[in-house]
Amino acid sequence: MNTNRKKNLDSNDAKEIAVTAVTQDAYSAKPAPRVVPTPSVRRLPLYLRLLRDYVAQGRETISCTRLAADLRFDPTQVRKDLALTGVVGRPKVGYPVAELIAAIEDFLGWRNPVNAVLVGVGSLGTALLGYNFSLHGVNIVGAFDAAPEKVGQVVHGREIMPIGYLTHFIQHRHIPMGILAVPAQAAQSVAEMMVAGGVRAIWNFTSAALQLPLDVLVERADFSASLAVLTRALAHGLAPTPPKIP
Amino acid sequence: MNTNRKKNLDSNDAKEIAVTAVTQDAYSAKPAPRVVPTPSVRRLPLYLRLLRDYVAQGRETISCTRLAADLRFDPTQVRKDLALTGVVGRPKVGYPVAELIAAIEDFLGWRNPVNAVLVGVGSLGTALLGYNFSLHGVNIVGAFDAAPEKVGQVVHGREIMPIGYLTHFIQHRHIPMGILAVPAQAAQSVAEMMVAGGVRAIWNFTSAALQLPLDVLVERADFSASLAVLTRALAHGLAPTPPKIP
DNA sequence: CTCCAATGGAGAATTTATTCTCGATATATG
DNA sequence: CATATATCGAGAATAAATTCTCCATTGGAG
Ligand SMILES: NC(=O)c1ccc[n+]([C@@H]2O[C@H](COP(=O)([O-])OP(=O)(O)OC[C@H]3O[C@@H](n4cnc5c(N)ncnc54)[C@H](O)[C@@H]3O)[C@@H](O)[C@H]2O)c1
Ligand SMILES: NC(=O)c1ccc[n+]([C@@H]2O[C@H](COP(=O)([O-])OP(=O)(O)OC[C@H]3O[C@@H](n4cnc5c(N)ncnc54)[C@H](O)[C@@H]3O)[C@@H](O)[C@H]2O)c1
Repeated sequence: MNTNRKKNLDSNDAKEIAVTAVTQDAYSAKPAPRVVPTPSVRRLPLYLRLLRDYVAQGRETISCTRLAADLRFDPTQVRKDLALTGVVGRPKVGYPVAELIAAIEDFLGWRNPVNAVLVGVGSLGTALLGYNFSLHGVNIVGAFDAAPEKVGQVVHGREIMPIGYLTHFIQHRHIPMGILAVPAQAAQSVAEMMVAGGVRAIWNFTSAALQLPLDVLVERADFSASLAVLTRALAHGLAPTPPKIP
Repeated sequence: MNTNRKKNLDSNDAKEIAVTAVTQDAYSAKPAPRVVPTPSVRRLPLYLRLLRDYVAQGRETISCTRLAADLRFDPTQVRKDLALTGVVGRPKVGYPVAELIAAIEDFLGWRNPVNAVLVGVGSLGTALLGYNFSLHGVNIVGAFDAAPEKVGQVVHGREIMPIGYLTHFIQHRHIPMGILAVPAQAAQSVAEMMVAGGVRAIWNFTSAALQLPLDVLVERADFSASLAVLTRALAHGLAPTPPKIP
């Protein structure tokens, strides 16, 4: 399909027009890039976090030099990442903080949180239910569990529903995201129920390797990956490398 | 300090000896590579998880083709990753499962769990305390909180200690790892206490960008990075790409 | 025993991500 | 007003990670 990747030298004239028609408002003077590096996407929330601090401190502009120093990143990398959002900075001044925040939130889709269901209200599920992800683009609108004694309980303001309702609930309310916090053995079958209901994306906190249709996006929120990095370094006495996102 | 990163061409003769002296047993016929790709390290727990399933199913060998299919990875990538552990596979047969498990655990340092302290016994901290990470190379041996009403409580078998004891506890017991589960505003100061006590690595569940000495390894267990990937895809209707670890 | 198909290993090629270099620009300062 | 400097932006260069290609080895089928 999309094979315009070699170089960006395919500059036909119609491009500009088509693109400006798509891009929304102010901060975007140039075409949003078609394909964006995933590591950059993963870094954007970090910038957002800092930018909100800066606003709280009354700053109106911020240089990528400063952002980079705070995150121990390379300044060029920060500039490249921020460029994804379409915001342009001013030499000697930096980027407008408020505009950047809006642009990143837009880019990530965090202005309009998507609805999600959570399945498995155990230790972890309870913590997730208690956390407000609406600043991070997600609203948990339903919680499910298989244990009869949990069904009907109200946890952090949400009544736990029986797992049997899951598929219908997702289908009926057009929920695009499922959050998996069940034991690993149950993960595959619950994931299939989510997919049957029509979920487009799954946030998987279990260690199970899910076998799902390829058009369902699965993100592992896997603790073991980061533990692997830490324990290996500790066990082998390795010198820490400057923090990367990858 | 350690600046041997350019290439692995610093081949003095002592290398071979030193290396074979370090590598322990059977499965390692060749020198363990000096520098390993971080993405590979992050993937190893996934293999480990599957391998344990295979053992439970009574399998004695496993091909990387099968592993790759189960994880939707490229078979070559699996081979490269497993090669890091030093285990050699046999054509037409695959890798010996038990040996692989041992080798990966060794490689990650998961045979002898490191001790860790957890600070912040709130929703998330409680969940973490309740989880047994000893199969993942970590033992939580102490929990701390600043809230007077929490101190003294016993959560999942551990008595919560006052934050004032933190540094001394780490120092006295030579704890190498700290787990941060406090509110973001408190993260920097708690991290500094951990470092003062002598922690070598921090597992950071907060969204704070920590400013610490470069020889302290910090791994973010950041939920927002994976959410960014999910919400952006959902908001912009992007086709899911085959799952990567990066 | 011979051949075949599945497999792992090694290294090359490719793709992706990061970092470097340089020129342009806006602000502050004298 | 002229100059110095911090900064951004774009593209080139480098580094890292992934994927491809080919070959050797093994166990099983005929
Ligand atoms: N707790 C942690 O800190 C932690 C850390 C890392 C990973 N995890 C992973 O998160 C997942 C949940 O962990 P947890 O500690 O919350 O476990 P838990 O046992 O406390 O909770 C699991 C919940 O899922 C429910 N459940 C079980 N089978 C179900 C099914 N088929 N359908 C619906 N609900 C079902 C149970 O009733 C229970 O409420 C596990 O896969 C675990 O490996 C948890
Ligand atoms: N709960 C979740 O699901 C979730 C999700 C994503 C991120 N997080 C992050 O994890 C961290 C903890 O979240 P939480 O939901 O458990 O919060 P929480 O408020 O439930 O718990 C925080 C705990 O830290 C303690 N604390 C506060 N200041 C302290 C200090 N200076 N020293 C020691 N202890 C202190 C509090 O007493 C409390 O027990 C936060 O940074 C949060 O952003 C949590």
